[in-house]
Amino acid sequence: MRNALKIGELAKHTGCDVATIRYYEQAGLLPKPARSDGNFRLYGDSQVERLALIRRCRSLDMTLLEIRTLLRFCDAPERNCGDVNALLEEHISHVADRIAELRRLEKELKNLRRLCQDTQAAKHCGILEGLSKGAAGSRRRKALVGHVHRAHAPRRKAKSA
Amino acid sequence: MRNALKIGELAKHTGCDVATIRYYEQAGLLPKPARSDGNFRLYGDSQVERLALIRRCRSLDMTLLEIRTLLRFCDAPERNCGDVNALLEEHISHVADRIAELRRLEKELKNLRRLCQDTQAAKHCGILEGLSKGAAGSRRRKALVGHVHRAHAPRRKAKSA
DNA sequence: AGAAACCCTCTAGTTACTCTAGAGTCAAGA
DNA sequence: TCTTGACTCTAGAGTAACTAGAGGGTTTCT
Ligand SMILES: [Zn+2]
Ligand SMILES: [Zn+2]
Ligand SMILES: [Zn+2]
Ligand SMILES: [Zn+2]
Repeated sequence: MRNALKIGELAKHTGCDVATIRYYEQAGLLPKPARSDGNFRLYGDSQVERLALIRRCRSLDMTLLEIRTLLRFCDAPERNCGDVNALLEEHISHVADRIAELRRLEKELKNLRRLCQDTQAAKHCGILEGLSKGAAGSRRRKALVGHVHRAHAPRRKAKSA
Repeated sequence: MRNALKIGELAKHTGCDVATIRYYEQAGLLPKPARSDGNFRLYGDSQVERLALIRRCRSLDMTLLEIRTLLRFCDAPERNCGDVNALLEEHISHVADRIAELRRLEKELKNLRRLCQDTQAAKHCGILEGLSKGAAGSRRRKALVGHVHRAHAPRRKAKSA
């Protein structure tokens, strides 16, 4: 294998964390790579490309499941790509749905915000009051919606220096 | 305690799952309720209201941490509500940021979609091609963004009937 | 009395990672 | 040569906000 990279080098090339690369491997998105004498992972160009594609899909907020499906097409270049197109369309509607929902929320939140202009005793705060007497029932919807916040607060410890 | 509800009744009143109520209790959002002789949880009106407020905040996509902060103001009605207003504003910007990000994604995804009009062999699919040669670097941003999909696929088993 | 419907605690699983611990490997500097 | 430091390895736990299940006890209906 010409041009073999260690995991840290692959990480630098793709902007992907080392631990994430190992995670993708065990999640079956990246095949098990070759190993050096000292048991270090060694990656070739095709893996670099594959990881780049994965990261690009992630940056488009696709799930690993969606990405796995796409990768199966990369691995079977003769297959008809109809499902690729469909998957993309579905994902676009995931995003569109979420935007619509968030716009609704945003409006509701801004209305709520208007209920308290000055700071005052909490018991008179219009916001807390507005939250208590919740207006819209807002039925549980089974749509594919996620949340607004970062998924898993990666509170990174400050390194020495 | 007049008007004591069992957990299932509280669930029905608030539209909140029983397991979720227990989860909120152990997460410290709901105080430990009274218990019946048979060790069943018993809730009064104030808990009903409190849970309703929690659910309303959740429907606005606040985190439990944000909600916990709000609840501390409900519990200390004399405190000045300035932080409530601030928290709400911050959360509004969480939502607004996410909307902006998703709109960007939507545009990118629609551009991608245009790259394949017909179905064909995967190796010629413009979408897969477009994904391979990822254009924008899209640096890892530490903003408070979540994902588009449901957080934890609750694939519910079909109940009999 | 027996069964259905409810409730209890505890545990594990979900997503897509991130962080840690405890160890091994490798290149360069003293 | 020895040592230091940067890098790598595995395995396991932790994150958010629940959901689902096992293996029991309780209440209620018939
Ligand atoms: Zn999607
Ligand atoms: Zn206020
Ligand atoms: Zn927020
Ligand atoms: Zn195509």
